Amino acid sequence: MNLGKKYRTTPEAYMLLQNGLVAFAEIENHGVRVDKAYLDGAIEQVTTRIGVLEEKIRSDPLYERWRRLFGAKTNVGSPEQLSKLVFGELGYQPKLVTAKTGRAAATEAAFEGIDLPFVKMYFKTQKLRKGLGTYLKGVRRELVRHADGDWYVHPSYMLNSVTTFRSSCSNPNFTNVPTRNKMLAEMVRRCYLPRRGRQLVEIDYSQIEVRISYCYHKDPTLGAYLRDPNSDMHADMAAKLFMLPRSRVSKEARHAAKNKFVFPQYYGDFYPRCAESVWNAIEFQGITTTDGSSIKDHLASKGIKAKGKCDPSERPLAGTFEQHVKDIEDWFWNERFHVHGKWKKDWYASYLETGGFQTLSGFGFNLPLSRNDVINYGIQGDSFQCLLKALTILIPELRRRRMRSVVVGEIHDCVILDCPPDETDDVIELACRVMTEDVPRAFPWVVTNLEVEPEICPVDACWFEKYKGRRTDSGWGIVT
DNA sequence: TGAACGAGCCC
DNA sequence: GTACGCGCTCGTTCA
Repeated sequence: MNLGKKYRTTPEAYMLLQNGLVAFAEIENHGVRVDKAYLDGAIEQVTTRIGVLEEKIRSDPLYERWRRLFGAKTNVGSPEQLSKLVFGELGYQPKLVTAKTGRAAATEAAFEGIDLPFVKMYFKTQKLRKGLGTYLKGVRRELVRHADGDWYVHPSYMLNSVTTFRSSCSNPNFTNVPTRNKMLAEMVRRCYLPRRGRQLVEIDYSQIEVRISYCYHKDPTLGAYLRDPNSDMHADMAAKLFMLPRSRVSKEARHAAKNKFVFPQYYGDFYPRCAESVWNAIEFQGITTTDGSSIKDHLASKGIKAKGKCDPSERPLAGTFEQHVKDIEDWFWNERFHVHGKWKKDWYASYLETGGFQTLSGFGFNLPLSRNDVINYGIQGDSFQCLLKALTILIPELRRRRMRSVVVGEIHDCVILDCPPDETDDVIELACRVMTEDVPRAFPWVVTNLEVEPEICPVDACWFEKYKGRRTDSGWGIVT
């Protein structure tokens, strides 16, 4: 043990925070334009829809049992009451428990496979409540009117509240605007507009955390995936996980392998939980191969018929899916990506020895952390430092060129700009150059290629109408 | 009235 | 042996 060692933060790392704050001040000052007429209408409309759904819930036969349980305190928006009704009163088996109190959880995942119209209506309503409360009303509360007569919000960006030295954002939080659920995404993103006659442009780093993890461990197999645009790590993993030839891996199967095995494994999860969640996906979402046959049936034909107990405190039973996922996990870390696997062990061992570490971008950590934190902090923080560095180059450069385009937001690995159409091509070229060339030049520790994906909204269109950008002979166009 | 908790949205 | 990383905001519950 050598716990006397202190890992320092370099002057360069510190200066980037300071310059980053100056960039943030400018982003905050610009603000994002909001469609106030739409917002007011949406609040009214969604409020009505929630009322209608609540009325439907009250007319369901099961509502009477709910009311008998809670009497005057009955609240059709209470997760705890729903949980007590379904798992207590109706006797369904709870699948998940809450962290602190150990009660039956009331998350949507906890009700997966429970086929009651009542429950479906509840979660539909909750989704609308989320959109109304956190997002629509959250935006309206922050509205201010500019001299141009239009309405704006000015999200606050901070660099002092995240342990990994990522940024955070509040009032309103611009970094968690719905995107995955189409209904919510449209409801909320329609609020956000470019300035009149302009268009919103969003430029993302692709796979930045995977690329930055490579800068730490330099695993040659991962390096090959990153350099080869035709390779597809997640589809390859799906093939392995579902014992399929690569040609029979469907989009859904790839998605399940990526989000329920590869990413969780990257962040430090292990096989019992991965097996459970992958199995739930193939069972309840009915995931199929490219020819439409059930993956569950396919696994059965290969001799894997049962999920297994997936209890972390017990050894998996031979022949179960859990044992299969354990085998895949061993292969993943000890063969396929063995250099990355060894790095994780060595990096954590060094932390145990010295009590800290310094990230590639130069931040010193000297504090008690869990194994997963030790492995993840540097990768998460350094990925964001790439974006922050890009902002500190891009924003002064836009001003130096006397351009009217402005940066109006940032979301960990992407930048959002508000551009007059006659500047859009130049801004995209500039931002791409800064992000993929200037940043690696400024950060010698970035030892793999960085890539970006521009997305473009039509002129005067809201943030929901965002399309992949494509470089053509006449400049950047929209792929619809 | 405020804190704790659970839930749900993002990367 | 491992036990999913980092945030913000909201509504409910309860002291």
